Amino acid sequence: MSMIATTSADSGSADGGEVLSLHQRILSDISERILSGAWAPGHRIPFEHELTAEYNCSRMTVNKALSQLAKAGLIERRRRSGSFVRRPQSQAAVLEIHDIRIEVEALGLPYRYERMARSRRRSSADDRALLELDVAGPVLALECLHFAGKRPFAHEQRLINLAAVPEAAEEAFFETAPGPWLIGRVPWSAAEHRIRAVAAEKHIAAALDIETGAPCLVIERRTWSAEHPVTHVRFTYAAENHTLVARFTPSQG
Amino acid sequence: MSMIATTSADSGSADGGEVLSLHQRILSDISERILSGAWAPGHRIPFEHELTAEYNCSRMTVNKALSQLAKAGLIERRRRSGSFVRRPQSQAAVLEIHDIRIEVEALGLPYRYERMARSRRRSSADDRALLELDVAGPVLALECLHFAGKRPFAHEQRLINLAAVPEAAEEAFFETAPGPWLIGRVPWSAAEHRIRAVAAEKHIAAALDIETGAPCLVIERRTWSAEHPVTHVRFTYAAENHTLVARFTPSQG
DNA sequence: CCTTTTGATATGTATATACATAATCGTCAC
DNA sequence: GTGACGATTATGTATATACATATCAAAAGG
Repeated sequence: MSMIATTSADSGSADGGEVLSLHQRILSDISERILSGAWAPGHRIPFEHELTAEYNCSRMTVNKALSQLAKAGLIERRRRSGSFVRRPQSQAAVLEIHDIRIEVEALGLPYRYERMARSRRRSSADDRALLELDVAGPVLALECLHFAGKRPFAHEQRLINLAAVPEAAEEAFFETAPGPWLIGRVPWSAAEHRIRAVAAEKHIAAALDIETGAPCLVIERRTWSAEHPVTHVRFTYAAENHTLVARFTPSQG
Repeated sequence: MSMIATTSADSGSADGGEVLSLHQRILSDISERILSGAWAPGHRIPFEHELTAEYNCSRMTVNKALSQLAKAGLIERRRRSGSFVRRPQSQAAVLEIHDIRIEVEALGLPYRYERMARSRRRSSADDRALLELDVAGPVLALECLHFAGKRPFAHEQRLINLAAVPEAAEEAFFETAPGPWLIGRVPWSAAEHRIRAVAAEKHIAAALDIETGAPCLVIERRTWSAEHPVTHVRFTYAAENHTLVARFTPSQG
């Protein structure tokens, strides 16, 4: 039990570049092996005391990592027997990134787009929160309406990170909606959707021609390109207009 | 010091019935206060050393609870400043929406299930439309509530096609929610989700303890097994409780 | 007045230790 | 054989302690 401490001489440097704490490193080492299939479902992963020896750390540290893996559902822990890789029982859910024009036309209605407001500004704290941007920089804020026939169909509030897409500063977005414009220019590597129900606030209710407080479906999307935040957009649909449909088939694992 | 008593008098007995460890209890106490609105977004929750005193335990125990709350996204921790309530955004990845228990427990709250109504009947035209069933036959209709802590979290209305799952007729569904029960019995080959916003109708608003007309997120799912309709379920979530999150990134630990 | 330094503070991580609890194994008596 | 029972084992939870680190505020210096 010399203990020297540190142990951590290097902490997973070469790989991700991130600085990981020890229990995080143990956690990611193990989940890597599980997700890669090296440790198949049913496989017994090393006991806590074995990992303690392997990483030269205390059992508490190993325990923290394994507890989190168990909570995440990757492993199952059984007293006296050990910890076992669980069969992944999640279905891959794929929600398509949708273009509103296509949605509207699928309904058989004529599509029309209208740009309401556009402003270029230095990012506020709110802007940075929405974009998950950590440094200040210029952004482009847009507000648009999408029509199905004569009726407003969706309201769009968008932020574009001009550091990532400088060309956007030259574009008025009178003719082309920002969504299709961006798709044609910026390859996105990751996106996150948030879907929720809200009561329409006054400004948006007026734009959508519905009553203030009426239920609306809000879809927010954040898009990244190679680790850089590109855009954040919030679509608000009047409730009666919109249903998201997603079809899943089980993939099992 | 001393302090015993207060909060700790009962350990969540009457409520969830579960026996909670101390850090779980701290965690659920706090998240309850956040979700109930007692501690609004931005509010600074007590420092670790204050909670240490309140619960008469070590800082590690408090730290474990707060770390989990931070990971679940309910609070934000800032060194030197303290821990602050974040805007509630309970996240359920789309891949997990089928099991409400897991969602609730991910928030650190005790889960409870309650069956409200159950009736067996010959399928009405409405029933057949919901199930996409073309011939008449017996169905089981269920109405249930799912609780997170003491508050209702989701309302469930379900139809089960008894022609596809005859064993369901024997089950009271007092203990087991129909979702988990079906998953264990019927292999499903396809599912379709519909997600939309609605205004809460009187009956459901009363069950969820919200105001009639308040915006709610509704998720409907239809499930097939080998071409046969199995079940249709409609979950209604109070808006402030629920955000669906779908993320597309290379998965990591 | 503005910048820099210093100190206080709250969280972040890790250790060694202790005891509790659940499950399994081996032994011994019947 | 087999049933009872204690020993063993791995995990579950909690404690006291230690040091690292980020950050803010006040003191010190130009």
